[in-house]
Amino acid sequence: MPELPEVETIKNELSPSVIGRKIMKVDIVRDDVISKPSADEFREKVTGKTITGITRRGKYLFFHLDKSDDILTMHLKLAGSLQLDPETDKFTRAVLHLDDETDVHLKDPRKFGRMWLEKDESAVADRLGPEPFDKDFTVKTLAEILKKRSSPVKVVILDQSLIAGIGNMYADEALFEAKIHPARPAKRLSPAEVERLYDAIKNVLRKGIEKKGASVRDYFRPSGEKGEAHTDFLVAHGAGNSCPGCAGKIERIVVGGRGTYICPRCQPEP
DNA sequence: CCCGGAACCTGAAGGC
DNA sequence: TGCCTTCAGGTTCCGG
Repeated sequence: MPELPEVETIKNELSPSVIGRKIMKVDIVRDDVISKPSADEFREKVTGKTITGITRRGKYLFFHLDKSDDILTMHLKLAGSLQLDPETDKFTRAVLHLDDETDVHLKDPRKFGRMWLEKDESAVADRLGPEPFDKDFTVKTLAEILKKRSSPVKVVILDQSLIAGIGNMYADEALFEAKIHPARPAKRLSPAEVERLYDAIKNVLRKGIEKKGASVRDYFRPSGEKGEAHTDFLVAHGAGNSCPGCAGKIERIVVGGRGTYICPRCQPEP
């Protein structure tokens, strides 16, 4: 499931193979993988363009094109991956054929992933909260975000318009590390808890990037390999496991409609 | 404004 | 063996 560490890994590992390469041909297996403009217009505007760089904001990827007004933008949603020269299979939704014979496949078992054209990165980025690793994301920033909200703290940190990049797995890991129950109203966290959460968010995301992302299910790196970050997960998807911090058992609950993993002893209810 | 829930999809895994 | 249910999960939209 691509969250910030997975999308960052894809950007880092795809860049050396695609930067400076020209897109010779675009195969679109299903038209609805292109959100805008039409599949035909997309093909026309992208074909023949050279990729000058890839950037990431939150969980979005931007492929910058030479001599173009358009930025090829992607969101992999729940299960999408970008793979270099894989076998074509029933999950291949689109292929970018590059001028050195490299093929970049968008694979996506669940068909949620999309690519489209934007004139400007800010059309997407302006709707997102700060990047967790930007200088302007401080403990104070997080405290300001949390203190206005009575929603469960987990719902708040998953809100991309407030903080960009955190998804379900890393939210659970961060809240466990900070020893905060995910259903706690955000505004009721103490200053010490806010600080623990701040450190935990950066820590779990940093470790996720170091381990090249978490392959709990559908995530693959551009090489087709899995990431290793999930092997360090302490609670996410670990119902029934023993808590690493106490004798308790990890439980699955639902918070904000999302499957949520906690240690009920280390993360006591409000 | 806030919140909950549905919709979008389908494969894997577990229960019976 | 096979059918049925549950779970996974990011974003957007709709209704209360």
